[in-house]
Amino acid sequence: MVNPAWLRSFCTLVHTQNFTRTAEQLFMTQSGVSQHIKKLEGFLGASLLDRDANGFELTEAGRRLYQQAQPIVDSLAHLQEQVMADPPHQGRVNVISPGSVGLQLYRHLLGFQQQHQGLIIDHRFAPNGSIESAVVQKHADIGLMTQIPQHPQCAFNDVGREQLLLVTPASESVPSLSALEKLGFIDHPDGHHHANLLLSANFSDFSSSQQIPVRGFSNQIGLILEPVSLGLGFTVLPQHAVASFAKPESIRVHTLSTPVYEPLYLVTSATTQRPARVQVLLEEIRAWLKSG
Amino acid sequence: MVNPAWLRSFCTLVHTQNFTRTAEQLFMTQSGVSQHIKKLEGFLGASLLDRDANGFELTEAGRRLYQQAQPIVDSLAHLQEQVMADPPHQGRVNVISPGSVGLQLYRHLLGFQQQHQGLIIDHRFAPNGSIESAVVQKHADIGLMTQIPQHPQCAFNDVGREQLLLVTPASESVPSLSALEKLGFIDHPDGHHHANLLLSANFSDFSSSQQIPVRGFSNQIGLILEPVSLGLGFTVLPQHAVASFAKPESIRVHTLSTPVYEPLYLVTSATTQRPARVQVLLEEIRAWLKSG
DNA sequence: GGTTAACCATAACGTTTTGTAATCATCAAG
DNA sequence: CTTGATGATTACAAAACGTTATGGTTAACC
Repeated sequence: MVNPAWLRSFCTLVHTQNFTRTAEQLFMTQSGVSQHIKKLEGFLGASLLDRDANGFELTEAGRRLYQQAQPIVDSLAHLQEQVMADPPHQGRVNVISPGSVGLQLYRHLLGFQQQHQGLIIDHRFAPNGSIESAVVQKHADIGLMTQIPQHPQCAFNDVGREQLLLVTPASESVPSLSALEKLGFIDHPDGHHHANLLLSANFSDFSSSQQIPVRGFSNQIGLILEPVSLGLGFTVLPQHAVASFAKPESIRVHTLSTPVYEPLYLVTSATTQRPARVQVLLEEIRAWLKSG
Repeated sequence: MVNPAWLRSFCTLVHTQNFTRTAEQLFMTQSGVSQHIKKLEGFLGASLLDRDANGFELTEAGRRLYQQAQPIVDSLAHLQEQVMADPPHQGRVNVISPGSVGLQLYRHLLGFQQQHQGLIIDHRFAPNGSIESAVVQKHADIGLMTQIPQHPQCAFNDVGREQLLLVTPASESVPSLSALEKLGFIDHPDGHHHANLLLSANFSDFSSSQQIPVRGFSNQIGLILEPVSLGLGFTVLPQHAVASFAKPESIRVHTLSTPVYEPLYLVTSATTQRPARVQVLLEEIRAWLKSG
């Protein structure tokens, strides 16, 4: 492999056009520079300089080398600081969250990214299980979950809760369990989990969401309420997913005797020391979720 | 400066996740790899690997280093071939020519560049003097001149000739010298030179273009004939500049008893060995000019 | 529980490479 | 003809390098 010190000498020489000055600039002797160039030429098997009466000029190979070498020398020179640097508002952060909080996060993340142009935020939606494994495998820097992560490598904080809402077509007034059974369930990735939580807390005769027929499924958070609005079934969703639905007049949200909440956990990998950009975003998210 | 061999070891290690296999791949011993990583960590003043029970994973610094180092290692590995490579249809070529041939060249150059996407052609117009010095100073790889270059570092070939034409407003029939004097001259960068050549060969009573009043000047080859078409004066131009004028009906080109031609020289720097891309383009241009 | 194999770290050491000091060669200016 | 500036060359001591040999840890297997 080429010795980059040779490249540096060569590049400096191209700048100064003078061996002696190059040596001074690099805190070495003229002899050293001379040898560096010679070694470079030997290594490449081509002469780099056309020596003539007063001074020299680059050969074609020299020009090409200069073009190639200069950026290499520069990156090598800045390597150390680049590796040590930990800019708080630059670089990539991967965030993964369930659909509902995701909708809330989305506008915050976009706004934050607008404030910090160097920042690249990769934001994806996924069900709890995928989120946990994404964090453990370090595909995601920050995860949001509605269950406590089980993996020992996960660190988590309780950062709030979100109410689960029973949503039916607008025509449905005060729903009974039998009415819901007749209506049918519009399922989504966390659908059965949510339905079990909400219905068991409010209907004594409810045993399991198994007893309710499924009439549809969508993993697009924005689309789950469409079939409900068309009268095709009911569903149970966190409030943010409901709040962002475009046609609120065609659905009905029901106030139940026992409100049910889903906890929210901010999950990160316990093992890694966090880069500043992740730490900063983590605290931003915490603040957003606290303030609503 | 960092030893790039250390970087290479590190990058390979990140790939293989295994010191021994890294060593094999790099034809060295496991001990060597281990020492390379240690030296890197020492140099950067940060640990790169989180050693744990079975194997290791990268620290944040390690990840950043990998990101920085991989391209450096790659460019260093390919440096030699890159410097030695001389692709005939890739890279930049600077061409400089007088306006008239330039117009002819332009479409050829564009067509050639379309055929070879990697090729970047910088084509500029300039008067003879500037062209010669651009070639000598190597700002241009290929120059076209209508005079023999004087500088000893210029190599040149006769590549054709171009007729000089007397152009007047359409209303002018058979021009006499006195009529031209009355009409006045529309000057351009080579205007006086062209006028002297053409008029002295065809009008025995012509002494010098000084005797003809100048009515205008443009260094935009496409605009010189505008004032002529408006009846503001006459000019003398090479044929290509005339042929590309948009309103031929409003000017008149006069057939003179003694046609005058301007030679065309392809000029390059004599000292440098030419890169393939320049040589190729040189021959293309030669062919274009020969065929018309 | 002991053996084995895989893996990485460390120490010692001969070899190679490096960069300096000293010197030489060339050239232009005074 | 001298002088000063420039680059090339040589010899040598110091530094860096990568190998061999060895030690420590862990996991798998009998």
